[in-house]
Amino acid sequence: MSTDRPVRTSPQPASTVREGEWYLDGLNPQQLEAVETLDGPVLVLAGAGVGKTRVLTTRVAHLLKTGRAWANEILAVTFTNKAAAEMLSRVETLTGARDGSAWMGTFHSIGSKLLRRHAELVGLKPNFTILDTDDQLRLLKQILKDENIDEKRWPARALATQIDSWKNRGFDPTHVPKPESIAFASGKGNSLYGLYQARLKRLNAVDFGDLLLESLRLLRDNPSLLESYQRRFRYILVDEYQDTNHVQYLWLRLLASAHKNICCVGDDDQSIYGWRGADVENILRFEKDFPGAKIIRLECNYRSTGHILAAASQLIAHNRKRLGKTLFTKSGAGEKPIVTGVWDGAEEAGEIATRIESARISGVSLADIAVLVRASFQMREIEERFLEVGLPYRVIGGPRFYERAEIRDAMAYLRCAHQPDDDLAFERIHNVPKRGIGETTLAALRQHARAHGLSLRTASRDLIARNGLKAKASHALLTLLNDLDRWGAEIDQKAPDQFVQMVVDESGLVAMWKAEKTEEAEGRLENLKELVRSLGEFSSLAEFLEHVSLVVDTAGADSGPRVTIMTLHSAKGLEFETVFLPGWEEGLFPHPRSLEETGQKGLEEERRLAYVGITRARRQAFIYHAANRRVHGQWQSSVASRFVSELPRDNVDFRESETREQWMPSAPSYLGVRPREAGAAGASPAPRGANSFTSGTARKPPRGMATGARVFHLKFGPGTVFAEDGGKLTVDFDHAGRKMVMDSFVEPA
DNA sequence: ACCCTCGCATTTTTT
DNA sequence: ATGCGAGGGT
Repeated sequence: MSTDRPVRTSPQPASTVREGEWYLDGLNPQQLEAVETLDGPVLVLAGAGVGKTRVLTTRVAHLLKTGRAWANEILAVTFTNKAAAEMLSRVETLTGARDGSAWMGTFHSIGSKLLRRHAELVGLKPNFTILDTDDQLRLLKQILKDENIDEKRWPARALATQIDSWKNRGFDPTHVPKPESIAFASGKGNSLYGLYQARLKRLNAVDFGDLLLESLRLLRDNPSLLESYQRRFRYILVDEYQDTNHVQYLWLRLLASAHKNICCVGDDDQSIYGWRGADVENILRFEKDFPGAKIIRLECNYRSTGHILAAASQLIAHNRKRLGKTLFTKSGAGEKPIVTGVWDGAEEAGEIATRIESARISGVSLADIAVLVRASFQMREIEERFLEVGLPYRVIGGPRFYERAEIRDAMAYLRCAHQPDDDLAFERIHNVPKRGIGETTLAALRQHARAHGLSLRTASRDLIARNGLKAKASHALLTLLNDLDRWGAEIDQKAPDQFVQMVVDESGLVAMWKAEKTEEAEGRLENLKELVRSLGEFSSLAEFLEHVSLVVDTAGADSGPRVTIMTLHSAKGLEFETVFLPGWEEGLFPHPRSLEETGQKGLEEERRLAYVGITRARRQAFIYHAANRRVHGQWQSSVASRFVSELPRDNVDFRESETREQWMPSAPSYLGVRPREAGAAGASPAPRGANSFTSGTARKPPRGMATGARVFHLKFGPGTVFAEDGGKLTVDFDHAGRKMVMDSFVEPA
């Protein structure tokens, strides 16, 4: 357990306090107010790009430097590990001190810390396992099977979502509201939730939701404990308050209720996680929840130029439910965002690639450029084009390191070695690599374990001793058990990295992937090596396992500047010189699912997503909408998103690609969809001036670039088509010579 | 026990 | 179009 003794960071004699406050230099008046208003509830409404993190970290530094609080009297919570790490390092820079005694971390890590300290009070052992989504699902599947529930009709995934949503809102199995308790499997939802919780307890495990809900319960049910933490955390800071769910809100309110020194920083306009339990109402309600709260608006934007900011502000002004801010910038008007209507997804990708090329030529680093999409399927087309033209890019948000199968397998071995009763880990590895222990054997083990209240490991030994298994299975199982036991005994004998190296070798995992001899397997082996390497940074396996349960980041090696491709969601908090926003079409953005599920509320969240997208740009934003797009293998025609028509005409430049004008000459697309006529959720009206190519045909129109045609390429200039092969053209350029290019890269000249 | 084929869904993602 | 999961065949 970490030391929590008070450590005075830098006591300041009264006379030098002013001089000691150099770290306040350069803050604007609102930022300064947000830093210096230390007592009582404060809500800092921090719009995009207003220096939010600076305020947060300076506030912590101020508390410490003025001697208002000891480090261990401060509780600072964030949502992501990245944000927590950033806060920690910036506070360290400001205070010049490294002091681990402040509780700075994610809601989940702080929940975990509390639970481990007082595990026995909630019926856990301090070494409980934190299940991830995968384990959770496996457990739920077992329960559904046991209860004879048809998994086709009632998928485990749906139950997981339901349970999550209950946990997010603070309901334990005894408090699920009646109407909802019948929500799943003809009324079994609530009891399945109960069974699941009981299983978790028996496994000495919690899921992510429990880290919050159980730590709330811990505090609620133990008044003296609560009181001690209330007394201890004299100053509470919360980042991204608009993303909190109900349990997090209750938890914060409970801890802050004694001294009320709670400072929440957030932006209602950037609340985009409603679908995973975040409740915008928390931030909208702040003044009611914390009477006498001071609201401070940070409205001076240091990121974007004028037109970009104006476009974003006008767009978000269409939302009804907001606290309202007026962002302004002192930098110039800059470039207007450009909205371009294109013919189809391929042209869109082509336009983006071309624009990036010219931006690169004019000196913008690729690292300063991002393509932000609504849904990840949009990435493929863009990636394909980038590959074709040799544009370096990276995709953010693929499967993360610790979620890869090979890593999860290795991790499961480690968990088994560490905690012999980790049944879920045991289930994962029992037949990986294949060793002839199939479903039949496993079922027998489960049954035996259940009947005698044993873990699978113990049950296996027991059943083998009683000759309850076939000889072949018995033999294979025994080998595994002996391996696990042997490793278990060696955990603390070896350095963590050597230990892991041994386990991946001796378990046969490395051999398994070596045998595959595919490029993919190579990568997996590489990942295993990376795993071993990363173990070098930990002093014990236990420490590593806790880290992995809660931390996800693994920065890939950087090899030169690259364009970033990611979803709008993962772009929150980031900024780029130039931002591309493709796919602003009805039927894609706003996403019909969101509209179906939550109607107006969903629409407003989608609009906030659009707002987040535009405000990522420092100097240039390019928005695209395509008339035709292939979705799930089907061609769909669509009109510009209603968000396009909500952009201010004075601050945005609307254009049409030549191809688009050629094939759909009638209405200007920037009119988009009027909110009223778009009321029917999800329905994409046929394009204005629909032509024979737009209504459900699976074939793309010819683009008039047959052999001999004169064409123009943005980079290579004018040329003559020499040959054409399924969209790939061989062109003799007047100045650049013969090149292979994609047809969408050239315009008919 | 393992492999293969068919059917189905397919927004967003952190911890 | 495509990938993942379940169920049936070997």
